[in-house]
Amino acid sequence: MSSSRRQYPFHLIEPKWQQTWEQQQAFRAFNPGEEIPANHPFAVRHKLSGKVAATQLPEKFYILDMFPYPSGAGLHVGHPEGYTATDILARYRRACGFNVLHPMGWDSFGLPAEQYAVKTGQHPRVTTEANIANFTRQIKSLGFSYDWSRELATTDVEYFTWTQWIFLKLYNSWFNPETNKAEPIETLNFPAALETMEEFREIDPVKGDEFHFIKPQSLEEKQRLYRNSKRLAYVSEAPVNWCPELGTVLANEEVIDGKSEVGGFQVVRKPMRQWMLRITAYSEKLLADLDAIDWSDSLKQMQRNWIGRSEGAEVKFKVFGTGGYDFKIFTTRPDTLFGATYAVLSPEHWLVDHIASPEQEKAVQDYKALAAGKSDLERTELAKEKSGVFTGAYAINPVNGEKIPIWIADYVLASYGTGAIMAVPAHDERDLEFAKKFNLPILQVVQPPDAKTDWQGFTDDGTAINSGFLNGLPTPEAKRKITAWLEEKGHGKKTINYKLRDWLFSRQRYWGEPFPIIWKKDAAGNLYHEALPESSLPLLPPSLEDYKPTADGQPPLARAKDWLNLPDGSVRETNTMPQWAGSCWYYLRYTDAKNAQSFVGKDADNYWMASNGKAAGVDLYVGGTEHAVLHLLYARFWHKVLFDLGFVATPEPFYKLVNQGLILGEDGQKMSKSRGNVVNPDDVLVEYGADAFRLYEMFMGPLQDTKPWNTKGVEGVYRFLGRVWRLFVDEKSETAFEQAETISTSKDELLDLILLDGGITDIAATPAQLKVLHACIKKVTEDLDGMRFNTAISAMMVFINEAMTWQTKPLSVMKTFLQLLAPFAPHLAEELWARLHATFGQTAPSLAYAPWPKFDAALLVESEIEIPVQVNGKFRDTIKVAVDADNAALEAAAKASEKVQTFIAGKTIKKIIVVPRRMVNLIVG
RNA sequence: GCGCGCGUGGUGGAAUGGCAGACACGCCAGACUUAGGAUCUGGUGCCGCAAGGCGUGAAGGUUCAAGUCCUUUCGUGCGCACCA
Repeated sequence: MSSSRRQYPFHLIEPKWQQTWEQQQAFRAFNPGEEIPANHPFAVRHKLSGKVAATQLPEKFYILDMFPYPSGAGLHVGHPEGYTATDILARYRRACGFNVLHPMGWDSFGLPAEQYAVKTGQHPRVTTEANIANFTRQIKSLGFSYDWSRELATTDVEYFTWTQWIFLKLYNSWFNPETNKAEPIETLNFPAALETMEEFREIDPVKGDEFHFIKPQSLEEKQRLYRNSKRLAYVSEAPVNWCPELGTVLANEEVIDGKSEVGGFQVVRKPMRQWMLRITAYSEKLLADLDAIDWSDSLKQMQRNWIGRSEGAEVKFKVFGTGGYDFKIFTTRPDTLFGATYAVLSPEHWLVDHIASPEQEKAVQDYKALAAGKSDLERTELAKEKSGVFTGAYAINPVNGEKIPIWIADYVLASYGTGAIMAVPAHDERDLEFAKKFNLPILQVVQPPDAKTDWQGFTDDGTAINSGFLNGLPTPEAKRKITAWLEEKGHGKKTINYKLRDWLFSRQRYWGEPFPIIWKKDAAGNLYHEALPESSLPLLPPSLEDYKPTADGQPPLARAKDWLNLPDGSVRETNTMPQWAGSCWYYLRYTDAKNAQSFVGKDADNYWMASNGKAAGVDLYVGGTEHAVLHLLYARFWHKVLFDLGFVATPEPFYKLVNQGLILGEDGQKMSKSRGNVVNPDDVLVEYGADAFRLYEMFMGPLQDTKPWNTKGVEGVYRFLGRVWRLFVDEKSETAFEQAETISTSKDELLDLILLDGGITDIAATPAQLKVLHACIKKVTEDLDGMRFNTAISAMMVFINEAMTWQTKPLSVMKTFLQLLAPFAPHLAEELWARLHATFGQTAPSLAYAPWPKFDAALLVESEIEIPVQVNGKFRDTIKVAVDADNAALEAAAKASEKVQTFIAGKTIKKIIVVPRRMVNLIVG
């Protein structure tokens, strides 16, 4: 390293304190009932020791980072941004007297380690452990106050045992619409009709259509099928997003513009047997409970959009002619039913094959084939032009008995609503475009409020016309009336639809949690699934030589024949769970990380998640926006199931959530290897130290904003820390220290050469000094509460700039300042704190647990203040007045100002606005 | 297209409706120095010698007073995107 002279010996200070904290287990959080050593700083601060009940513990504060995937590339500067923010707040809350839970762990299942295994044959666990070791080293070098005793990795057997256990809970539960919550599957009553039912119709959870017609042989089989159709974890054979390149299926959320989110590979639709989780049962709760939590509006909006609730009606249309078929459509505009001039089924709709007329049969089949061959991308992005074909069949509009043609078109999605629509071209843009292209009739049924507005393509609310008994009604009323009419006549009903679809939960991978599921054959030879008992957990993955999928496309687990085939002839499930599984509940495990009896103990959950009266557990959760709809929705879903089943105490997992912004490269571009603008924290640490790094990450700008990295900026805060150092230490001793450093190697003794600045004395502070200090306490405290780290740091800079001019530095003031600095630059603060106490023969209490200073408002009161004077609203001068000057005095002082005089001379004062303590404005004319 | 956010010096960014630009970077000048990529001091929105004028993407509006509130508009970022 050929760098400039160090501002201060952070290279000695930082390892020293990191070691001290580790030895003391300084940041270990204690659970209710846990033995607290009497000499632990937490015990000392709160005068506790031994086993302490929840009620005797201080109020909890649970502050959580989104745990990282330990990639081979190591930490980049984006990771520590959120971690620094949470660490500052954790330290602040600890000082404020809270019992702070601040854990860290690893989201360690995942594709890269597996891909590496496919290439090299090295077990993913080996790669994963090496990466975790590197991440741990990097994170620890930043001096974060994590409770490492609670560290976990989703790949730990002790952890994924319970991930599998939760899966069993999902599998063995159903959502009871009566009680509006998840319940054990045993509470599901079999309908009486089941016994006599000859044909079992399985409901496609995605399309809402019946797609499986099974003729069960026995009542037992009927009951099994019935239960399986209700479980929260179930098997579906719906089309899935298959990514050949990755050799696995992906959830809808993991597919972006027809490409995989990871790697950007082509994704195709393919029907496969898959495990699904019934997240749609929770659509309403997931939506409604957003109101109870403190997340940013934009994030809530993203989740709302994703859930996509829309109110409308389902209307049953009979197919004209033979067969007695009917189909349901969903519409949000039932009031326009009179304007429906045709109907459209999605090409995949089950009815299509049954109703196509002989003349149209070929065209229909060709179109279906065409649509099936298109990727999602082609169906949407390239759909500038609508396409479709007439089926040759007609439907009867229930409202007026009109015969309308039934078309199929891929602008109608199979996966939304009922996969079928009524087309009202007059008042729907898509229908209009389609109708124009295929010359279908367009009938106005809504009159726009403004007569000048063209009714064609008018989609807003208006007044119903050409609509029989609805005529003259405003849209909302027309909706109500037609819905009531439909219900009365049995033609339809009010319906709420959600865009949210069930969660595709299986992956064809090796490096994930195996499903605790086996497949059996019944007497008739039908394959059925069965859960393993809880007592058999954990189910470990087999060891493999080769991690590729099998030649016939089976997941890698199918290679392990010994593992796969059980003595009784049953076969194990070969899919594994997606990476999201582990991250769905890790925040719960942190509260009771070592519990071998349960995924989390009741006492621990009650204390850490529910004891401060808030509706939801984690007090602050910080992470990137990339998880806005994936992890955060899935975790909320699991949490709600666990809540319904009585395993956790709160309905929501994360009370307050903040997204940190992206850190861009110095060139203002997103950091990436290919651009060569990646900043490695290790390099920054060598040059400037952890404290400067932490400080800079926070000083760059508001946490939530996207902002570019700037090495010069690091130097700025580094210089600030240097000034703090020089404010405290004696310059001569530092010179001696530097000379000694060139010849000596013993680090601790070296630091002892540093002496305090002679100006620091144990004397009373002057009022001016107190004012500077307390202004700083106030600003830093308020900014920490508001998570405005950048302005808090600037307040400390102001303090230092001021204090640099002091001849004498009162000990008390200097100590208090160090307390303010401690959350931001803990190593430097601890070192100076210790030195300060030692020099004055005092024992230093742990800075991490020293009570946070309170500012005294009385000290900030000025006797005289400067206030601005305006003439005609323009600033002209400031006047110095007594703080309690009344309006008359302010007015007089304002008029007396020389500068003001020049602007009012020869003019009449028409009006004077005086805001006491704020300003004076003279209106002249 | 729809929804949300953001537009302030050369740069990152500050500003309960009340002195725009805190703090920092950069730059300029000076001091101390053999030296400075250390440190310290001063300066630094723009125009102007100055007095003063002009300034928060643009245009209107509300107000004694607007970066801040309202309307329109442009730009930009993010999310969603044939969701009936």
